[in-house]
Amino acid sequence: MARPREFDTTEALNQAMQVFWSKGYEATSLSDLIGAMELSKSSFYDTFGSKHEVFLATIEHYKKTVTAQVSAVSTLDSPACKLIESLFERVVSRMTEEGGQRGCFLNNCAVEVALHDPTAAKLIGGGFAIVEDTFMALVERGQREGEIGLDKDPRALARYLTSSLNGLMVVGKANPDLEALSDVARTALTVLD
Amino acid sequence: MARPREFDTTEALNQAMQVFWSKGYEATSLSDLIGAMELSKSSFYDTFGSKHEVFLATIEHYKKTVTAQVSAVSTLDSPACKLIESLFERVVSRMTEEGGQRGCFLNNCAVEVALHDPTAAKLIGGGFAIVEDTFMALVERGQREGEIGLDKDPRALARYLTSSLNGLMVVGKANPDLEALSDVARTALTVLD
DNA sequence: ATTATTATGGACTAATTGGTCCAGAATGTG
DNA sequence: CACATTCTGGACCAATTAGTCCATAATAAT
Repeated sequence: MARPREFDTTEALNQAMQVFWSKGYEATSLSDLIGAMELSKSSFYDTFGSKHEVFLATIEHYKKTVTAQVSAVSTLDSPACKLIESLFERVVSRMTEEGGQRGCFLNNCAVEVALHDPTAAKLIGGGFAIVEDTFMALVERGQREGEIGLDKDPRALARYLTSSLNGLMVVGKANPDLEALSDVARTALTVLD
Repeated sequence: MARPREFDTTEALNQAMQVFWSKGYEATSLSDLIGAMELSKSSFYDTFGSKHEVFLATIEHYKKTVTAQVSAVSTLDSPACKLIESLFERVVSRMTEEGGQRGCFLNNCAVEVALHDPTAAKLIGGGFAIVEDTFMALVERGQREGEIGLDKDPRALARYLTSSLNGLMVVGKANPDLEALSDVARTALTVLD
């Protein structure tokens, strides 16, 4: 079995994700995709089936890469509260730095396609769940560390933090203002006190 | 000057808004629009110029109608805190009721087009500002009524509440679960105490 | 009834859409 | 070299895209 220049499927998927992430699903054309993925139309269809299938695959890819990084934060050994803060800070600075306004891919997808694409909606929901679980783990650790009151419901807090992070990105898109976003993040985190 | 069956421009705009709201900008075709607006292609271009111009007009239309209703809440004479709560409750029930998942038009637009359409981005930002100002007025009233601590910064709180409302809608799209969204809303509002 | 105005249907573009197909080039294995 | 496998460029497709144009129909004021 001869295998000519086997291209890197993961890397191709990554490139596809970048395009979907920047332009959105509908606004991304096949030419955009094969251009970014650096493969021919034929190979594209042979390997990935269709635009929609690649799209779903990129959502999974995002979860395995970007979302996984968020998840990894919970294993660091700083105080849990600091870690939660750092996640918010990171989003604020991303949204306000030049070229950072594309926000979170899951967020974008949720808004653009979730309503009409149940399959994608499930994958996206799964992604949010990873973030939520990460926050929950951090909150529980914060409680063990004595920095978060035991009266608080970790699940509710985690849901809240996930939602807050997403809100931050939406308003940041229309108005990527450091002061405004910092206000939001700071206020959001007072819930932990 | 003879004026044959003058059609209702505002109503046409309203119909166009419904389509953009449900399908998003890119996924909406000209046929979709003229179908919903009940006018001919020729009249469409004569009256509105282009798809993009109608789009911008629908954003303004949304602000004048839907967002204006939010704004109007601040003039009701219930306690300010109750009014803020009711705004959150309304969003939660909208997102969880059948067919309510299309969320907020401004939110959708911010996520889909803000990055590549500066003109739209400005209009959207203006819409968020209306919501923010409404929240600020309510917070200040809440402070006068003694229900919100005077140590809190009304602008920051208003920014936060606006962002929270948007977060609620994003996560609601992927997972319109009443319990989860209630957790978020309830937790978000604890900031006011 | 004449006239000025406004709306309409439908023909028409030129470009692009996602997708199929295949002959041939490239590549590695024996 | 010969063979099997894999990839590719480009032709092709039908449908759709946003947008233009015009002759005609509808309307209302004079």
